[in-house]
Amino acid sequence: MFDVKPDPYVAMCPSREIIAVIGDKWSLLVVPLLLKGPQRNTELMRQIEGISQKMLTQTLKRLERYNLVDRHDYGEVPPRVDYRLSPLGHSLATVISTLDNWVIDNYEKLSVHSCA
Amino acid sequence: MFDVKPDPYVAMCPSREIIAVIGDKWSLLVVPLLLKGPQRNTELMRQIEGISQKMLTQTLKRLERYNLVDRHDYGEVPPRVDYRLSPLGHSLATVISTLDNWVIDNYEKLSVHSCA
DNA sequence: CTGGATCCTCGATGATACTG
DNA sequence: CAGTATCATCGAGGATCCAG
Repeated sequence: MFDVKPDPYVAMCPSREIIAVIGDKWSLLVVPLLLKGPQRNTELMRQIEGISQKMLTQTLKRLERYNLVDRHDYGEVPPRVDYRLSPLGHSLATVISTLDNWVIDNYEKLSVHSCA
Repeated sequence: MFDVKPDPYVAMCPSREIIAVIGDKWSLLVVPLLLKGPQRNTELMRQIEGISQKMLTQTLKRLERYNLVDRHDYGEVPPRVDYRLSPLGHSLATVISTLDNWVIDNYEKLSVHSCA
């Protein structure tokens, strides 16, 4: 009824943790990828150069825990699982994409080094 | 002339580091605060509950290195220094605020715990 | 293929003390 | 007040091996 807005500037407020989860290095890369549609473990690994299996799994689990990603298990053998954005996650993905694109678009002004 | 877009999905691309810097837990809190105008060290410390002097300085320095924040030293004694967003930083701050606000607005859907 | 369980290390972060 | 330097720790994250 009377919503009290969370305040990440307060140390113990859980919203701070959520911001950390979303701002996470890997989350920032995984989430936008899922905008392309459901992706499998291997597909994600291949696209995100340098991520370890462990971190990918951990990131996906965390996102799932916050209702941002849905894990879909086909129950087949060999195992077939894919991950897709929840409606909430989709909403977030657009915001994150904006952030990622901001970096890409302003890259020149941010750094002098060029990128191959 | 012929800009080559950086790609954070490539491990060694510097844009990935930049995304990490921006997505950093503390950066995500510091940057939006500066939208209110120039802020001094102590003011920031007071507003961001739980941040240490060390991390605040480190965060500000990093942001400065990427041309997102300008450090203004009045050269007085006792020391008087404030930090303000560069034009580039201001542009980024709006994006980050969108992200922060997204979390605040969707908090209920993200977690069941309430925040005081 | 998915991803759980371990081991291990290295760096990030906090606390503290000190300086101009 | 602003900020550096030092020290100690603790956990994030990578590598590896194993299992369904």
